[in-house]
Order: sequence, then structure tokens, then C-alpha cells
Amino acid sequence: MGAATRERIIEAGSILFRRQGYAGTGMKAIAAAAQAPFGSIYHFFPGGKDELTGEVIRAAGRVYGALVPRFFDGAPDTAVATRCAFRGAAETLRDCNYADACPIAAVALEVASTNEPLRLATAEVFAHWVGGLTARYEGAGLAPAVAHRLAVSFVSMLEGAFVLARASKNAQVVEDAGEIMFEAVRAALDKAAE
Amino acid sequence: MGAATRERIIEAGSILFRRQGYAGTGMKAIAAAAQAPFGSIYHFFPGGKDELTGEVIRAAGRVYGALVPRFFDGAPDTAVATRCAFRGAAETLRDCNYADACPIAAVALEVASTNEPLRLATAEVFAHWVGGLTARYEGAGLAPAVAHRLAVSFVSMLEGAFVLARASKNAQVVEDAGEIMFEAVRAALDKAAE
DNA sequence: GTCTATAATTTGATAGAC
DNA sequence: GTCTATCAAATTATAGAC
Repeated sequence: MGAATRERIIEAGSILFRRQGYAGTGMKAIAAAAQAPFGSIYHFFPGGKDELTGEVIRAAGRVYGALVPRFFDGAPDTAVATRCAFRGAAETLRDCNYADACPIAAVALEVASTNEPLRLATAEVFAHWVGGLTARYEGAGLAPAVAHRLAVSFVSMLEGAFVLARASKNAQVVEDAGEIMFEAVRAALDKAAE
Repeated sequence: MGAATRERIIEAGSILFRRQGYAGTGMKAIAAAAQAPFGSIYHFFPGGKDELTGEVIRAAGRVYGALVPRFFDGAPDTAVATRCAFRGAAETLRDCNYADACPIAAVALEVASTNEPLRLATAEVFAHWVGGLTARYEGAGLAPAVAHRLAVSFVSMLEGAFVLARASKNAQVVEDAGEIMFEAVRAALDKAAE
């Protein structure tokens, strides 16, 4: 069951990082949350906290990147899918009492100026998310530059709305932000259809 | 010159918090950056790290809230002012090599689930910024609900774009986000003028 | 692979001389 | 008010028994 322990450690890191950030989360706290012996962390991650954090970042990139098809497949159009994604995020935030938003945003801000390998890991995840969204907007008929700009704004808006929503314990921020993004995508689609 | 020392400590905290976050910044590092003796921190902030952090948060709220008039006074209209604000932020980010974005975003994410007094302090600052922007959009003739939604989206978009820009060391994200916000404000103004 | 004990540092905070 | 020395606790990481 070694694999299960390793997975539990990554999952525990993901949960604690999004609630307390990178520096605020100790290796012992991760081991305790994963119900794993402290030594197991260094067995599975000989590179220590940096290696573990890198794995948490990449795992979050895969998990949250996989949400894009969930919202965009079968939606009437990409504008509606965009709004649904923000509404879904708002509901999720309320359900967890604003504890679990993005697993890597706090880490990204902490390591951007202090840890180059981890900064690159977060940059790759954001680029992956932006790429997935760009493909959807392009598939809806938007020019590549327009699609990319909307995708960048989608991720930026959601990440920023998470910051305000967690601070205020009010998810209406996320819905307001989603409404603006909905209108932006709708306007781009209308313009492309002219 | 006691006041000067106190100000230097707050300024040092503001710089270190935005680069390393709350938990990642030690009191000794703040004292060193402020060129103040370690004991002076506890002389001026008997409440310790929490009291100092609260002051840093509130100071950032005043300083950055004062930027709103800078961009909106004298601008042709609020849509252009919105875009100018994002372009200015992008330029500032490039000039500091992506080190200094928002002083409280990282802190806000770290304390939201762990420190209720500091969470409230960050929430009040975000509300102050949103309020200042809402007043500008209302002053431009937009309905209160529309103005508020645009103001919330302004702050969310900028905060989120900061996260992506710092991670990727690319300020184009901020300009792309500003273009979307420009178009959103422009569309709202056009609709209100019908 | 699991688990404990511990090393070496660093943390926030305090005491007290000057 | 300034500054140093120091405390107790927490940190990352390692060694080594089982």
C-alpha cells in the first residue's frame, strides 16, 4: 500500500496548502493529516518539502485542468459554460465554508520570488489551464488571440475572486465575476458571428 | 525619531509580505529589513506579529486605495481609466521584476482560514477598494448593482492577474485582463447611455 | 517500508541592561 | 527608547531500530 500512502500525503498537502499556504504548513502537519508516519514523507519524497510541494502543484494542475471538459462538454455554448464554472466554484466555496479554493494560488504567491523551481511548476500549471480554456474558446470559433485573452482572464478572474471570497466569506464575488466573464465571452462570440 | 522607526517597520513588513507571504516572513527578517533593532518591533507592536500584520494590511489599504483617484481623475471616461490602471500595474510589475504586486493578497489567502482578526482586516481593505471603484462607476452613470459588479470584478481580475503574472514573470497577463475589463466597462456605459 | 528519536536551525516572544 | 541575550517551541531533515 505504498502508493496509497504517497497519494494520501499529496492529498493532505493539497488541502493544507490551500488553507494555510506553503510556509505555514509544516511537514509534520502534512504527515499527521495524511495519517502517515513522519518518516514516510522523506521515504516517498527524498527531496523534502520542495519535492513534495512540486508534486502537489502538478497534481492540482491535473485535477483542476480536468474540470474544464466537465463544464464545457455538453454546455449550450462556451459563454454559458463559463458562467456555470464560476457558479459551480461559488457553490463549492460555500459548501466548504470558504476553506478550499485553489490549492496553488497561495503557494504561487509565496514562491514566486523565493523558489525558482516551484515558481516554474506553478507557471506551468497556470499555462496548462489557460491552454485548455483557449482550445475551448477557439473551438467555438474565436480567433486564437481573442480566445487566449479570454482564457487568461478566466483564470485570473477566478483566482482573484477566490482571494476576495475567502477574505470576505462571501461567494457572491465569484458569481459577480462569472457574470462579467459570461458577458465578455458572449460579446466575443457575437462579434465573431457577424 | 520613534515614528520613523515604526513607519520603516511597517514598510519593511509590506515589502516582505508581498514577496514571501505572512508565514514565510519572520519578525527578525522584518527588523533587519527595517534597519531596526529586533526589540523595537515589540516596543512599537506589543501585540506581536498579529498586530504588526494588521497595521501592514491597513496601511496597504490606504496606500492602494489612494491610487483610484490617480487613475480616474482626469481620464476621458471610466473605461479608459480602468484600462490605464491595469496597464500601469503591468508596467510596475515589469519594473520590479515581478517582486512587488499586492501586499495583502498572499497574507489574505494564508490567514483566511487560520486567523479571524486578520481575515477581517483583509476583508475590510478589499471592501474599501471595491467601494472606491463602485463610486467611480456610479458617478459615470451606471446603476449601483452594475457598478458594484464591475468594481468587484476589477479587484478580482487584478489580484488574479497578479498571481499569474508573478508565477510566469510575464505582465502581458495583466494587460490582457485589463483589456477585458475595459470592454466590460465600455459595454456597460454604452448600455446605460441607450 | 514503518516508525521513533533526535540533530541543527529558526521561529515568535521576553527580560533586562543601558 | 535602544539594543542584546536568551527562552521555549516549532521547523526541516536525518539516523537507525524494527
